[in-house]
Amino acid sequence: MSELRRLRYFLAVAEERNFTRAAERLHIAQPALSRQVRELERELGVELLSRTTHKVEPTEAGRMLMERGPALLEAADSLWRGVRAFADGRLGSVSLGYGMSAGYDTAPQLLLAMSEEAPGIEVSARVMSFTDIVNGVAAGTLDVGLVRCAPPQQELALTLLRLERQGVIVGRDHPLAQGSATSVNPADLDGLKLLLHARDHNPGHYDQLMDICAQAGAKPEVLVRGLDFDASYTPVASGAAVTIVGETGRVGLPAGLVWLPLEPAAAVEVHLITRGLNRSPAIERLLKVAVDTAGQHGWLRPQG
Amino acid sequence: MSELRRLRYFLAVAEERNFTRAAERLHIAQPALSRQVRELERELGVELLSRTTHKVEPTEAGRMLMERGPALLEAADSLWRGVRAFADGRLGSVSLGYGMSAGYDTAPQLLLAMSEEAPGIEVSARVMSFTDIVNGVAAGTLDVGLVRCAPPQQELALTLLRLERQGVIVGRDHPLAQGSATSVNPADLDGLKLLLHARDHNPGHYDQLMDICAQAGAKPEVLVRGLDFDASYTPVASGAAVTIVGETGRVGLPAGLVWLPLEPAAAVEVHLITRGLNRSPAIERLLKVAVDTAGQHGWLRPQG
DNA sequence: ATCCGTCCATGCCGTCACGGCATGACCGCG
DNA sequence: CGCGGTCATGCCGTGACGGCATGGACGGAT
Repeated sequence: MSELRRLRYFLAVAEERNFTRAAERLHIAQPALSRQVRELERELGVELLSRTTHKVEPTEAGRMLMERGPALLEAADSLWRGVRAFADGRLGSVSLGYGMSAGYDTAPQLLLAMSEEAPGIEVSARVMSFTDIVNGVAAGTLDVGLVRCAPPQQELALTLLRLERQGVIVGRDHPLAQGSATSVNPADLDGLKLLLHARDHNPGHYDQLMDICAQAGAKPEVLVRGLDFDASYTPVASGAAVTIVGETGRVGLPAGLVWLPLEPAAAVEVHLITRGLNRSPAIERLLKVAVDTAGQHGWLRPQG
Repeated sequence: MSELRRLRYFLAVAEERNFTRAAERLHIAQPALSRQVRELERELGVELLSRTTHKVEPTEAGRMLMERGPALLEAADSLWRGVRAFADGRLGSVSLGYGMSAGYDTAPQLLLAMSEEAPGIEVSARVMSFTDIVNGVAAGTLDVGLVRCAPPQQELALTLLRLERQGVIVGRDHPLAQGSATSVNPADLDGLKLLLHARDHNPGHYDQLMDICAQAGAKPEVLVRGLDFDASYTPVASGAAVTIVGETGRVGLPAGLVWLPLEPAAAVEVHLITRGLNRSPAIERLLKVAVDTAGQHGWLRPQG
């Protein structure tokens, strides 16, 4: 039954052409080896080695085994190695969902880091809505989600990935951008038209932004913007409204718009969310790479 | 250590997606199967199956094993089958040596039968001198020899293959062929010039032919002929001598020569000689095919 | 909500394959 | 002819493996 071990034993003897030396190589006693080879011969019904007391020669069948045997052992080893590669997360696949607004910087950086640190892991990344991400991770159809203001759900495990400093996007001619203004006080948002995603989309995020204003005593007039980010710049560009985004939104801003950090600083937490149990090694590996990446980029320093 | 069995077990469970059914299929109890799969997982350090009480699903590593595992099992099986093919003599190689005079009929028939009955056995046949054949078989450098009048040597095993009726080749105008003669009495050879191979070449053969003459009271004058058969016909064709050959020598006789059987009949034994021990299955197989062939052709009937 | 059936895991035990040690048998060499 | 080297065999202890009985968890039906 334990055929591969016996095959290994036989190959050792056949190569050494000597039971005693082969036994030493295999770290077993010579009688044990002698019996195992005999047993293999009995099972196969063939004489594999023609032995005289002072010479051991493979028979024809033995020579065939010598030719094809090593390939079989190698195939077996390769299979075990492959499986083990899943175990330490060198191999695998992970599905990642992230919101559009996270796609500007965090998600690409994470994917880049993964391709460098864990090239064996296939990360299938898709832009999804916040609710689909949360539900997907909870249901197990999605491995990892990248979201702002993750909901405190029991079965979800959160990995803080980034503290994203928030700022205001205004037209270059907007009063808030007048002079040499390098920041915006949330109190100054009072009474302004503020573009935000619908609260249903991500209640935590909505509430946090409103809270920032409320803490400063500001009561902006909220306008709901669509999920498509860029298209919402129009009212901002015209000066009719302002919006609050993380600093990752400042890159690639259309001409005529400026991003001014809130002062005092306010940050939004970006998390990786996973299910708490049954995480595959590949998922664990992604989390590890993500934390490393966050450290390298200073994503966790509040001033970001 | 007994990895292949465990792989088989795992594959059964993974395919059935159910331990109980897989256990039945494998003819072992469910707890044993459960533990073996767990043990496999422990050895590999990976969870292969994600089990809930009512569902069994392969993990990513498990799926890899499901894809590549069967090929490994098949490779192993194929190897065992191949080796077993040597065991029953379906596969192998045999070296065969035969004398020139046996090449006219017996050896080709045997090779033909082998190619039909045991196509997996490669028979490398060579024309060799009698002594080389006998020495080669005894020394183990040759597997099988096909010879007339095999010497009774201890370590050689003889397989009677053919009783070859002997006859006389004479020129058409020779006195022995006068009238409507259809046979030759050995007594009539008295005083004639008789072409034979040198006694050293095959003493048994020489002695037997001389014995046939002596039994009949004839004392021919022996001329030594070379090993090359055809070239020796010249003195026969000229009527200066006669020679004794088996009936296989009658086919392809040059015009002007006739073969007349000895009467009373005399036969020479043609044997396959092999070493008595350490015969490979392929050799055994050849012996079996040879005996069958002899039976089919009636080679063992004295008048044959 | 509770009960029941299904299914996987665990505990316990008997058997046998495997390996070690001591020893025997055989052969070549000096 | 004895000696050393080599493979085979006898005997025994250990551990892997399989069976049986049982526990525990989940889903479905009533």
